[in-house]
Amino acid sequence: MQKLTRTGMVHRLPEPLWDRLQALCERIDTLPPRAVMTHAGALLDHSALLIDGLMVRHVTGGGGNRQMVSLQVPGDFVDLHALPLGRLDHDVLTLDACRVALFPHAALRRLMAESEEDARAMWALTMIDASIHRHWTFRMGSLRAMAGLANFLCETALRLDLCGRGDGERYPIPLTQPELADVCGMSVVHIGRVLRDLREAGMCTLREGVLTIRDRAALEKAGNFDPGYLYLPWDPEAGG
Amino acid sequence: MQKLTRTGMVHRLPEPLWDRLQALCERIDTLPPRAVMTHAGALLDHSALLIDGLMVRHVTGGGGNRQMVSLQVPGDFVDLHALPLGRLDHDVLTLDACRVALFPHAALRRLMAESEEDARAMWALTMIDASIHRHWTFRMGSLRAMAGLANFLCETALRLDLCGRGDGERYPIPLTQPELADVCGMSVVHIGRVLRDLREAGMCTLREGVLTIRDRAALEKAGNFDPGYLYLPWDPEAGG
DNA sequence: CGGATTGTTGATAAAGTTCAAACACGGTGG
DNA sequence: CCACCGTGTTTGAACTTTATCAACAATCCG
Repeated sequence: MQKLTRTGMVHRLPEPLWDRLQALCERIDTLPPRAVMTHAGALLDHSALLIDGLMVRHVTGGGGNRQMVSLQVPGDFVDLHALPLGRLDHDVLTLDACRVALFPHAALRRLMAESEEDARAMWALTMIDASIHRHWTFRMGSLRAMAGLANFLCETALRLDLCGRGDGERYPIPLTQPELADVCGMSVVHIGRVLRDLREAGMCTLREGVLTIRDRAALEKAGNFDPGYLYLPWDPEAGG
Repeated sequence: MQKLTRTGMVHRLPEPLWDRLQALCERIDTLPPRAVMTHAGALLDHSALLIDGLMVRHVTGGGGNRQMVSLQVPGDFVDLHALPLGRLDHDVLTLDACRVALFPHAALRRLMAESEEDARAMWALTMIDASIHRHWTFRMGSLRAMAGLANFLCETALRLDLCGRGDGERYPIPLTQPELADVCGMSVVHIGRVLRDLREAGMCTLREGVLTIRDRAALEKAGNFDPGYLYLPWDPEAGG
């Protein structure tokens, strides 16, 4: 089994755990863009660590409307919650081409049984995910269109920084405007207008799947961005 | 130590685990209404199981605006995520008078070390919490004022049913309109209007902390309510 | 080429916010 | 006892934000 890179969220796992975890990787899958990895309700016996590419999770309402509930960057376990839950309440799909490392639940359970500390470290990953969920609720409920979109872009840029996918200015975020509308709970047309406002205010541009941040301080201010909820364990400046 | 009742969410824990858990309860605290149990950022070495009363969790934005991210009913572990995380990203406070059972993290860690299955069952509780977070994101982003409020009321009524706090028609939900506004991400004025609309449509009334459901089917339809995300393990009709 | 998806703009409608005022209620201090 | 204050509820009116409808250009893909 080839060596995986310990970047992004999994960088928070203790190194010994990471070494043990790597040995449990059953295989690495490659998925095309806009592919469904998991359907809501499916029973899972593996969990996936995202290695390359971006993924999203979304729930579908009765009226067929789609709401993104999460965006995943490399280093995220995208469906680790299926280990305690068994099945998922949402879909998981790729945005661009992705590579995922698959871990059998049986092996992960054995790992948890061996070390309570490791079990807790895995648990913690899913709890940071939950903290991000809470923040999304905050963003939807308390921020207006421009602030909400700015906030989402700040979060995503920071998370891309943490997994080495950004250079401080340009970030690959392959979301179309319709998809961005599903992230922010806004209409497509309004997403377009707010993006124009952000562009004309000199804060950032989002074109062809690339976010270019022109004035990060202004963007973070417009988005009321405070990354406390990410439970950052290391200084972002120091790299990860 | 007095015996605790296994109701609501903790009813999902296997009985042997529940017995072991009870023995770990260090003490039971009583909290007055509108009391802060935990401040965001505080380091915790205990987690609390809500026995009686209702609690909410909320985050506070830079502008001082408050967003509720969760409502807790009896049987919920309100801050179990502090066990893997150590500190919380939000406040926890009571709505009415509450009783909480406190469990030292050290004891819970020992319990997890003894049984991987039990560890996973505790983890699962926090993952259902996360699923509810996702649903709140959906509610905020994809439902309009009336649908969103109806949806929240359906969820809360169902969860109160599951912990034996509702009779199918009347439910204690001691939220004021300003608080409900923080739950739904709406202005107080608009909450008042939507409540009037729900009342005049004959669906439900909310007065003096009591929700009275007059037409459940209509309310669930108006709120697009589908409880799949609650991962209900037992038939609600069969009690719990 | 033709069709589908995406991005953009304008006009109009709807939803929700803000401001303001009135009323009820419980507590508090004179 | 009453006056007063803060909080919660309700309503009206003006205003802002966002959605919806419609049209069109650009791009990608078969």
